Amino acid sequence: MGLTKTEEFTKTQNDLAAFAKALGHPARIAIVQFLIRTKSCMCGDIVDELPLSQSTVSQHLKELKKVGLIKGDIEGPSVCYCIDEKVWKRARKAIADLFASHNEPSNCC
Amino acid sequence: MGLTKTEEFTKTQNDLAAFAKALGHPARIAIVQFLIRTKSCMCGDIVDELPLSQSTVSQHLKELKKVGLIKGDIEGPSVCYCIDEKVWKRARKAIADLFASHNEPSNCC
DNA sequence: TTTTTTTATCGTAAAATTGCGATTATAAAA
DNA sequence: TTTTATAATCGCAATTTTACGATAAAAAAA
Repeated sequence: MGLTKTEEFTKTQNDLAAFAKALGHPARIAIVQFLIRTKSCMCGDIVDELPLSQSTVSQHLKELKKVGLIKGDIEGPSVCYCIDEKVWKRARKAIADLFASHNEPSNCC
Repeated sequence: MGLTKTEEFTKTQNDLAAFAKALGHPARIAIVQFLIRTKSCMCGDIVDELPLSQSTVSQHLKELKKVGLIKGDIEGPSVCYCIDEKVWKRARKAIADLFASHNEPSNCC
């Protein structure tokens, strides 16, 4: 199949999974780290930073944009990418909540 | 290709991505939530809880086990699954650190 | 010992992911 | 207007993921 049964799960579960999936590739982690680290965030700078071709980087950017973690503003011929504060915070809380919900140590295993 | 260029990224980036990837599917989020919520954690209970076949659930469990987020103890004919405290905390910190590293709001876009 | 219960693995199919080069689109610059 | 620079998209190939039924494996129960 290769098709996730999205409709069988809750919105929370799907949202959480979508954020996690978007961060589930080293290149996308690297992109996000770079965007956090640098002031400028031109697409070209990201391409230079990563050991991947321009088209591949563009695809990774597209996936991060899809879940909203980053956004891109067109500036002349180039594009300025950066973290989307609002979504970033939402993702942060969603993931933090998941991890926080496990307080007490397991009573088995 | 379909092959991630793992060797081109840092261990931190690969580890983070591996944790995120493991949580990047609603079924695996549901599994983890179930393990947190319940006292018992028999594999069969998880299969009953999820809208997926036994073999598919087994595969998802395998992927969570692969990154260490959960572990399974054989108990007679069945298996008791639970969160692996140590790895869970490592993952929690790694992901929290990433999100925390973005303090100041972006100065562009 | 044979049966039953439980879980993992195998085989298969469809779809998604990863990656790249080539092309296209857009806007600034000449 | 033509050229240049930047980034997105297309087309392609290899691999991985998702999912399932069927089969194996392992241990308890009969």
